[in-house]
Amino acid sequence: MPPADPHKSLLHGSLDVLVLAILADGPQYGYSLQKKVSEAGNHAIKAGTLYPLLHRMEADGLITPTWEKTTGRPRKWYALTPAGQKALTRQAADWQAALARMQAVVLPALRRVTRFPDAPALTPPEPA
Amino acid sequence: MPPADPHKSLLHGSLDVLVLAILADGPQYGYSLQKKVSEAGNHAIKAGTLYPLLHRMEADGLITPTWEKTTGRPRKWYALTPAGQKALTRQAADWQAALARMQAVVLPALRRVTRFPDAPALTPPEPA
DNA sequence: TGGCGATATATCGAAAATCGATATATTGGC
DNA sequence: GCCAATATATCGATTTTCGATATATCGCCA
Repeated sequence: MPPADPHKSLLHGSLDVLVLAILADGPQYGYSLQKKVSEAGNHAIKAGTLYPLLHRMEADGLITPTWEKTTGRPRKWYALTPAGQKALTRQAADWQAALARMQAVVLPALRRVTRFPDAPALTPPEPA
Repeated sequence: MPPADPHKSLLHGSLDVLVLAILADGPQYGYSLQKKVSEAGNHAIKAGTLYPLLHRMEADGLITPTWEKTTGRPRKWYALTPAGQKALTRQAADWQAALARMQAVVLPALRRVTRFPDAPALTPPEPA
C-alpha cells in the first residue's frame, strides 16, 4: 500500500526505520518519539520534521493513532500496524545491508586518516 | 571554512562521508565515484545528485580537481585536501557514534519482528 | 499573580537535497 | 549505422527538513 516512497533511499532517511524500530518495542506518542529518535540519532529532530512524517506513515497505514486524554495537552499514541511490521522487516534488513557495505568503506578510511592525520593529499595516478 | 551545512544531519546524508571516505583511499573521478558510492550504499545514486554535491564540496575546499585528457570524454579527478581529511575525521567519527546508537535500537527491533512476524500489534498502555 | 520552561500537537513558508530528463561527446560492439 | 557505456553538466519539479509560529496546559518560582 505504501506508494513505495518516490525518492529517498537507504542512504538518507533512516528516520522511517528508526521510528518503526522504536514502535516495535511498544506504542509512543509524538513528543516521546521526538526525544527517542533524537537520542538514537545523536542529533535533535525538530517537531516540524517529525509530525508530517508521522502523518505520512499513518496515511500509508504503517502506524495507527489513539488519542489519550491526559491532564495537560492530550497525547496521540502511535502503534505499529501489521503493514508497519512488514515495512520494518524489509526496511531494517535493507538498512543493515547498506550499513555493512558503508562501514566497509568508512571504517578503514577513518582509521587511515586518524592514524596519519597530516599525511599529504594523494595525487591522481597520471593526470595530464 | 565550510559554512557548516545548514540542515542535513548525521541521520541523513551519509553521502558526504561516503565520498570523503572513498577519496581517502586515493583520487577518483565523478563517474567512478558514482559507481562506488552506489555500490557501497546498495542503491544507485544519480549523476544529477552527485555532480552538484562534488561542486559543493569543491567550493567548500574539501576536494580539489585535476582534469585528465584521456581518449574519450576527459575525466575530472578529485583528491582530498587537508581540509577534506579533517572533515572526514570529524564526520566519520560522528557517523560512527550515531550509527552505534541507531543499531542499538534497530537490531533488537529487527530480531523481534523477524522472530515473531505475525505477533499482534501492541496497544497503548492505558488509552482513554 | 505573573511569567517562563517543559510538555504536546500542528501547520506554514523557505531552504536544501534528490530525482528525472536532457545536452553533449567519444568509444566499442553488433 | 545504431545503441550502450563512459563521462561531465545543468535544469525544473518533487520531497524533505528546517525555523518560526500557533495553541494549550502544567509546574515552578519570584
